[in-house]
Amino acid sequence: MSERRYDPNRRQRLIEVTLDVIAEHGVAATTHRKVAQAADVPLGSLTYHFKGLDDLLAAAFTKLADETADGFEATLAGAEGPDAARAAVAALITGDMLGERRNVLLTYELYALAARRPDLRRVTENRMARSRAALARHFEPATAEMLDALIEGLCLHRALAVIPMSAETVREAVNRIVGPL
Amino acid sequence: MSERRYDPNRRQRLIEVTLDVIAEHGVAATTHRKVAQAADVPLGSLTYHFKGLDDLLAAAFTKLADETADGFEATLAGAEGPDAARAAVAALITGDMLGERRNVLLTYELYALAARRPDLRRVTENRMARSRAALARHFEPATAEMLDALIEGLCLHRALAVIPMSAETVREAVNRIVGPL
DNA sequence: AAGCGTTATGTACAAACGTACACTGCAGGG
DNA sequence: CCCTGCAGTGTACGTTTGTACATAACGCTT
Repeated sequence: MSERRYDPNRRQRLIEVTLDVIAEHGVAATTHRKVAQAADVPLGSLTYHFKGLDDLLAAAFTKLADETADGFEATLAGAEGPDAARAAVAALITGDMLGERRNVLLTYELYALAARRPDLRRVTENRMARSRAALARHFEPATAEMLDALIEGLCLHRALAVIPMSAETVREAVNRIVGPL
Repeated sequence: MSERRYDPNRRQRLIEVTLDVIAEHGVAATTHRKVAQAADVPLGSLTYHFKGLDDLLAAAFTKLADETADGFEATLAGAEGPDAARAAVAALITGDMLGERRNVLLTYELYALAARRPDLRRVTENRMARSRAALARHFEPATAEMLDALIEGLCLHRALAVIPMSAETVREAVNRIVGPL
């Protein structure tokens, strides 16, 4: 046998690499072999660490959802007062967690897959509940609901548009939803 | 040979069936054979009418984008005056063209695919340009931009949320973006 | 009716896939 | 030092995939 790697928490690394592969090729073209090659591990390593391809995808998307929800909560938790809360929401959209093109694309892949898989459906529902709750600490329930949707729409448009919406317009949109100070 | 069908514009019907298959199984699991079975045509019929699977998907998503853009324009074109324009925007979101769960899911599949395919990228860009232009006939440019993103976000949330946002809240969100009458 | 180009079909094939499984190297206790 | 159990690997197999292609039926002109 060729060489044997000492590679603790390889499982965790495989999950991260899987997200990279999905971001580059899409769920449709994500295979055991592509992930194995990208992570530089033998093919058998994947079936050893994960029950199957579905299991691998579920682990990857769960990590994505958890991390983006963490970033969402952290940004909003750091804001004190209504003024800072508005700035935090705008920062979420233009920032490099939710707003990052890679993460936006991955999120669509997740939504598309979650539509047909109950386990992933729960992942998206949990993520939505967390973002909603984080917003509700600063805004009224109805406003939080609208903001949640606005954030999603703005992230999508900034990731897809040829000329992304300016940060200034993003701030203005948030202000209009939240209302006058 | 068994039986031969008289089936004019089969090509068109195949495109429609393809959208159904994508909606049910996702792009990742859409194959020549599934579409052929769903449309009740022989396998060879697909390679006859379309250059390949990519071509078929492109045709299907182009049809989706065109139809939703048509609906978008038609609804907004029928509105006269700012008041009607607001109602039209709300109707788009809660209506059965953009707002329909099936179409929302298909649109995510499209976005996910378009991220990696220039031809489909142009399809989404064209659709966005049309919706933006339709909004710009009733609202200021910056407001149209915000509304466009809001519509997208609200459609997504209504399709994915366990308890979809009420039509009342949708109207309120639109009003806040557009501003006081 | 006979020929002919277009439309349409069934089949065959190579490539790529997920996954099972026999196997190998390593660590730790006896 | 040997043995045993587990972590990790390579390969092989059956299935499904996209697509090419030889063939067949049809419509139309002659």
